[in-house]
Amino acid sequence: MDLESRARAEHPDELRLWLRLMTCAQIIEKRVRMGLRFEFDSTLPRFDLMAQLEKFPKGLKMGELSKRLMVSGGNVTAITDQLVAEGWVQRVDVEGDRRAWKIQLTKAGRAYFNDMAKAHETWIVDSFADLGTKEVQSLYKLLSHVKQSALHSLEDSGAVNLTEHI
Amino acid sequence: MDLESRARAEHPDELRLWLRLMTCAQIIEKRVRMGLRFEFDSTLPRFDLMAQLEKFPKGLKMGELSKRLMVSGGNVTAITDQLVAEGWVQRVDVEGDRRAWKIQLTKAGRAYFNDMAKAHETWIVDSFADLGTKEVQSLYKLLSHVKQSALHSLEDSGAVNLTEHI
DNA sequence: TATTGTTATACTCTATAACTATA
DNA sequence: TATAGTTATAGAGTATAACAATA
Repeated sequence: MDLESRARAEHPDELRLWLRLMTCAQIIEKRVRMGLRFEFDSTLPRFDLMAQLEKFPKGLKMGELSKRLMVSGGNVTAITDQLVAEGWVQRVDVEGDRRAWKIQLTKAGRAYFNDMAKAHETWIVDSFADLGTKEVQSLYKLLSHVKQSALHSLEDSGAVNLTEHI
Repeated sequence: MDLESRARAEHPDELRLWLRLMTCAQIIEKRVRMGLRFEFDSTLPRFDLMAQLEKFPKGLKMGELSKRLMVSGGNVTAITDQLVAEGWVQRVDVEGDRRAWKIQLTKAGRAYFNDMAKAHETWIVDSFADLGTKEVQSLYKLLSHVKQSALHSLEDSGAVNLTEHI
């Protein structure tokens, strides 16, 4: 067995872990997408954008949204346009920089998001229903470690601009 | 505080856990998608389909692929068509049922997939580089529990057909 | 010149429904 | 009639590159 093959054989655990992590994420995401679609006529990217705005009542600039959501600027424009057209978010002038603006939830948008967030929480709690409190806490800690590790790796690979604000 | 609000307040841990889990999955997925795209001119759904075929050298039927990948039949047809056109997989007659066929990796497809899988493993190992062996193993066990729990929840919500073979 | 955001474009993935061929 | 798979269609999300306006 050459060096490379040996190096591979030494690391099957991480691969199994990744497949399991991804499967878990996919299953729960499937549940969330279904719920958003059929109960709220919405989608996950739209929910994620509104969730960011809910965390920042003063609003976020397009560029900030782009970094937080890890997607391109053109993409943020497209999703924001939809949400503006439906009355859930609004563009507000930024004092001192006429190129930019803040995106905020409207009053209706806050109410709409709160309804979704409540349902969303139910789906999530259901998804983890078989786990005990300690398991949930252990997982959270371990995944915090994973997040740091994975972010370093992603930055090293050249995706610097997407990771500044996570 | 009413009952509903109290019920929500009692379950913030699962929500935090889900957000962290999803973020980890997204970060690593970002890394993998970048690699597949720039180093192999491919995509994650294509990789996933080929990974299934690699696990079953005798081949899988379209319907089996659909269930395993948790996507629609039309979708599997589209991706399979691409991979057939590029010579990585082939459709083989199924004895005794002229409606169906098995999808298999071609010889070239196996070689191509092995190259991708090797690189893929490197990206994954890098993503988990900061974790110790015990952390990796603990995570794997905990996520196995999550998988079962989330699958039950997804089935209860009415997505039965997608979960038979996972 | 650099930055913020939009527009135009194209591509991938995805689901649904109607359809063909076979069981 | 039911099943396996395809086709046609539509729509969401995504990135890139060119662009306008402003800093």
